[in-house]
Formats: sequence, structure tokens, C-alpha cells
Amino acid sequence: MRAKSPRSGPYICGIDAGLDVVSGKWKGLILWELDTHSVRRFAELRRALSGVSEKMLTQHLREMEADGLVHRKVYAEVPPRVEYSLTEHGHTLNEALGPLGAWGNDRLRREGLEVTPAEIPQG
Amino acid sequence: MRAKSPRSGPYICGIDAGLDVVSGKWKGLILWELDTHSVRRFAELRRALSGVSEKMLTQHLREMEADGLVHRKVYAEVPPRVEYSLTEHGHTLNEALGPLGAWGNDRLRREGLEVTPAEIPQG
DNA sequence: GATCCCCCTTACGAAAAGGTAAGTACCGCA
DNA sequence: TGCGGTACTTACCTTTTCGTAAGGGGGATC
Repeated sequence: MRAKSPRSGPYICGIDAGLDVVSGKWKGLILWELDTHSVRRFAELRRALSGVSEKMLTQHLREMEADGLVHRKVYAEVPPRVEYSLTEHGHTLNEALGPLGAWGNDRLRREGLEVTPAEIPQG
Repeated sequence: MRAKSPRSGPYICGIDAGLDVVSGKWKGLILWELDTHSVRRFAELRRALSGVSEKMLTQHLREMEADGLVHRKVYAEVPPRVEYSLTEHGHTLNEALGPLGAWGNDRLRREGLEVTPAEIPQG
């Protein structure tokens, strides 16, 4: 199921290694969502990331789990219950992305770019 | 020649808008290289980014120019001379990427990931 | 005269990323 | 009995991204 091989070649620098784990259409948002809510279930994430497909969501979550960013806790219940949360590394990564988010907000403002309505998290 | 359409849909948040301009195999490194040397010619960049093809380099530079990150100055000489440098926005973006770079360096260390030899810029 | 350097452009193709749709197995509710 | 909810998996297809290879037009160098 793994769509992203664990990286073919070596990394070039820290930014390269940092960008690698967040490159993915929804990863930044997953990080932000898990940081603000601390614990989220699969369906909650799916509703929060409007437009994401179930396939992409599970794929991204698995990759982020493999990268040590999110923790996945499965309850042996029926119906199934799975809870996602950030690991310590995921939390520090989210903090490291703070300045980039601020820069991005500036960019949105100064270029008058379109932003999805409903939610405009200031993250 | 534009390989990346200026973004189909709206942005979700600042991180989304920030990641959009740096997603590209060599963009982080171009940013870093232009920040440390302030002015670089095409061939200099090509040598610095070992492994990049000319096509990708020009493509990335054009996209970053369109995004207002780099400034492209062409001298009407022969042989042609073109100098690239960071704009103000490119510079602030690079600063905003600092924490991510530090996080990435931590990741490289703690996971013992492979890094390209020769150059290990601490950026 | 041949080759190299400069800064690209173009064409072609492979690989990766992402989207769509359906199926799984079980349960509660009406 | 049928539908919706839980958390996925699988197959198939399109789009995007990246790489390879070649050309181009002039000048300098050997």
C-alpha cells in the first residue's frame, strides 16, 4: 500500500529532510488538525479535511506514522475505533512550520489569493 | 514551458500556501544557495546543485520568479549572462524555513539517514 | 576546425502522486 | 430488510513531476 518509497537517495540538507516528511497534499493540514485537537479519529479527520479521499487520508497517515510524526492507537472494539495523535516529533515539526505558515499567510494577503471558506485556521 | 499550473484550487491555510512555493525537488536548495551567495549565475547554480538537469533548473527558477521569490537579471551580452538573486520575499521565506531546516537536521541525526557527501550546509 | 562554454528550449518517456469507485466485515437503528 | 456508520483496502485511471537526450546560436579557446 505504501505509495511513497522511504526515499530513494540521500538527503541534501536539513530543509530537504524536513520538506520530505510534509510533502503530500494534506500532510500540513493533518499536522495542524492533530495539533489543535490533540486526538482525532479517522472520520473526524476526514470531515475536517474536506475534499480528501479515504485512500489519501490513510496513505498519508501511514506515511506520517512511519516517519514518526503521528501515533496510531487501535481499540479492539466493534465497530472499530482508531485514534490518531501527534508524537513528540510531530509536535516539534508543527512548531517548526509556524514561521512558514505565517509567511504563507502573508503571501495569501499580499497576492490576494483565494482561500477555502469556512475554515481559515491562522496556523 | 510552465510545468506547474499556477495552482488549480484555493488554498487551505498559510502552511498550504507556504509549502506550495517550495514544493519542487530543488527549490529548497536553490533558496539556500541564493541566500548564502546572494548572486549566482545559471552555471554556478547548476554546479552547486549536483545532479540537477538544466531543464529542471530553468523550470524551477521560472516558477520561483513567477512566485516572486527570485529576481532574474539578464545582461545583453554575448555570451549571455544571467544573474539570479533572492527578492525580499525570497529572503523572508528562507528565514521562515530556518526552523524546518533545524528540525530536518535533527531528523537526519536521530534516524541516521544518509546525507550527500561534500556539502552539508548547516542550513 | 573542433571543441567547449553560455543559457536555455523542445520532445519524449518513465515514475510518482493523486482521484474515483467499489468491496470488506461488522454493528446499530428503523 | 435495508441503510448508515466504522476504518479501511484494492484496482484502475489520470495528472503531475521528473529525467534523458538532443538542438541552437554565438563566442572563445586549442
